[in-house]
Amino acid sequence: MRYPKDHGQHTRRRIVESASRGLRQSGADGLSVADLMKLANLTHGSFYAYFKSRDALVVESLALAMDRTIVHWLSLTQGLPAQKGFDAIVESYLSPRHRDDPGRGCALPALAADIGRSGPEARRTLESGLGKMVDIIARLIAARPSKEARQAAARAIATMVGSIVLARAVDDKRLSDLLLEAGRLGLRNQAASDRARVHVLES
Amino acid sequence: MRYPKDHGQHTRRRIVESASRGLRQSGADGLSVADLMKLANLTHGSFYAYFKSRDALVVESLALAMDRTIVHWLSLTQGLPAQKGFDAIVESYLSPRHRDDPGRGCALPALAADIGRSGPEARRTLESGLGKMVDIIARLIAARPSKEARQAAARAIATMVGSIVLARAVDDKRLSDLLLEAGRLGLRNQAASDRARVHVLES
DNA sequence: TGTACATCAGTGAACGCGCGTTCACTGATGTAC
DNA sequence: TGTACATCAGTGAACGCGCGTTCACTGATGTAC
Repeated sequence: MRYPKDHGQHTRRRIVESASRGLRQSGADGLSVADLMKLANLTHGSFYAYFKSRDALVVESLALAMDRTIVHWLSLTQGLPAQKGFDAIVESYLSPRHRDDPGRGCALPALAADIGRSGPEARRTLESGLGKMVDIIARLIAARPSKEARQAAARAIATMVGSIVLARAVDDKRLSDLLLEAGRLGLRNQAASDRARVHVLES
Repeated sequence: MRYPKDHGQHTRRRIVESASRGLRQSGADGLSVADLMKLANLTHGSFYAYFKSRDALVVESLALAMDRTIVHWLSLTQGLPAQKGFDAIVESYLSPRHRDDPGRGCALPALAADIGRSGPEARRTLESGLGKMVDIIARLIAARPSKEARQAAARAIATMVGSIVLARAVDDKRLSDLLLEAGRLGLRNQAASDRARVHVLES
């Protein structure tokens, strides 16, 4: 055999990895098939040996990015008490670093608006990832699952996503930083009062 | 004169109006020049009699949409006490109606992610509109302008934008409705506590 | 050990198509006399 | 009142280009003997 038997899987993976970064940076329609293959140091010709269509790669890139964020969140909170875990996620999400590096960041601020206009596969992928993210945050807000905890979690995620989307769309550094700071501050206060409220509901 | 002297201005306006709706529905790159002119019952040929480039129309469409939202917010809050005015904006923004009709809705959930990757004109337009929106909400949170009030306002807008973006990207009606509900609930609580905090700071 | 052949990941030319943009033209309507 | 002409908003063919996708081919590497 000229190539190790998993060579194809490795190459495929490399393409998805680089495409996932590229698409988060440039948007779901922002790079051509040739651009995407060039990111993996390949030419466009062999693309269809790996993927059914450009759309299929977009969906896989989205799935990979969402998984990465979930893994990141789990590792950030590992071993921390719930409140500190929540704060760690918020601090990391609403950092200038995350705002300024969409390619390595969460797929939601980068791609959710595009996905809102695209096919059912991409929507299902986003939905399933978002569901897991809500679960992770909900567990940091309340010991037992409840609609209230899920709501508080959904709101926290919406605030983080909206803050990053807007902070990236604005040139004025003051306004951009204000958006990040506002989210961080608000979520700390919110989490405290949510935890209190949910605790009352649980007892 | 074969045409009233303001005929050109009217036609131009009609194009911007329909383009603004179309682009909010389909994204900043989602419609061709031919598509955009067809929305105004014209053919693509005369496009460049009205606009310097496709980009220029995108910027004007964005500006129109942001102005409309600002006017809408002002009319919603007119004559109401601050708290009720704030609630009125939140209820209208986080309604299923707004989620399900992007073309008539706020430009931020529809276009902010695209604008984050586009030219300085579009970014400046969004920035200026967003600044006004922050001012309007800040004034409903605190009688006197302050950084705290602006932060609370920025956070409320980020939460609303993020909730709509995510609610539109998801097929599961339960999760989508949860996102809207979560935002509404959270913003009511947040506004109350922000008002209290700011009030203390002011006195 | 050396040579002919098989494999197959990756290449790059080519396809039909829709894009943004340009431009010579049309045809409905008003003006000149 | 009637006819020739001027105006100009809007038309549609055409441009060069980049897109997603297809496919015949290449060439490095392993196998057969």
